[in-house]
Amino acid sequence: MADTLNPVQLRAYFALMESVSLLQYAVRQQLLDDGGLSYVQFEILAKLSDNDRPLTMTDLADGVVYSRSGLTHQAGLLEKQGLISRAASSEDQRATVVEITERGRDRLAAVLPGHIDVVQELLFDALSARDVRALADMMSAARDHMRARPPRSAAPRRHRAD
Amino acid sequence: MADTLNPVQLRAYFALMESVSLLQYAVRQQLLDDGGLSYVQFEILAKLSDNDRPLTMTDLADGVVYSRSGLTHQAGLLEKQGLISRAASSEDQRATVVEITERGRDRLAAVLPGHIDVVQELLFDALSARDVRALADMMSAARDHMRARPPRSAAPRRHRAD
DNA sequence: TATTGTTATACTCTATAACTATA
DNA sequence: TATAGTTATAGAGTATAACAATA
Repeated sequence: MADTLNPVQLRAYFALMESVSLLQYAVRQQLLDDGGLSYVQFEILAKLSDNDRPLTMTDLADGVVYSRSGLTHQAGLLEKQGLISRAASSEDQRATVVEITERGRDRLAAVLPGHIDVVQELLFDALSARDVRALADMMSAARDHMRARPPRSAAPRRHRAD
Repeated sequence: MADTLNPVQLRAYFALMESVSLLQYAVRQQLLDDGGLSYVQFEILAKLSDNDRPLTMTDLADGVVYSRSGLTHQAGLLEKQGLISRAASSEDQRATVVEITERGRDRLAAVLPGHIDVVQELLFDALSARDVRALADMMSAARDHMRARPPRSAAPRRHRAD
């Protein structure tokens, strides 16, 4: 395990972190301005809209959020706005089945064009078609790799500075 | 301006957002565990360490944070820990000159190896050397493009959903 | 008047732990 | 005993607006 990053890696890391940070900021702003949604709320609606079939909270938590209570909170906000509905599952009484409502679909539709504009203008206008394909391949590989990775809490801990 | 993203763009966008989200999460965890630092605090220390010459708050704000009060807050936390020092500038009496302390350098050194490990293991272990170079080039271009972009508040506003 | 920076404040997101209930 | 989900709560980060001081 090398104890440094080479110059190209450093450049890649910082450029990646900063550009995505700028993109996230713009996207969050757009979602909030155009639809009063947090990014997580947008992800939840998008995921529900994608699947068409209702999902459980556990299904939703996967990949969207890092704590269950966080998801409960965001789902509560969506439900209060009438954008999703929650009901007890008939199959497993412990589970909560989440469905997107008509209002939820409308909200998503209201937000999507602006969302696409932002991503297009900020990210893709700077990249060639070849770049985009390469980026998709790389980042898919990286995502799969990270997902497969055991959480770092399983790794030996360094001791706290000072 | 297209009103949709093509499938490759969609794949690239979501893979980018999710993988960087995973990376950010791991990195934040590592910085907190190993050095009690937020990512912004790490960026401030790294920037000060890089420049060696003291910077003003405005210098620091650029690229690190999106509001001045946020920077003041984070700098206050760093100063309370003795990792940076702030003093009135002699050149411009309005400006605050920020310097990294010995303790600040120590803290940064304590945190850096673990930081590099995380980035190496999570991101670069999934990518070839060619990929890394391509990523560096693409993301540098994207970052420059986004930085040059006028803030979206200058663009025509869509009206709020509902 | 514009700029630098801080303060006060409020809000959102997130996380931990305790809890209920079902399997 | 393990899993699904919620609640209560506390903490961290961020932003806005008002402000003081200097250019």
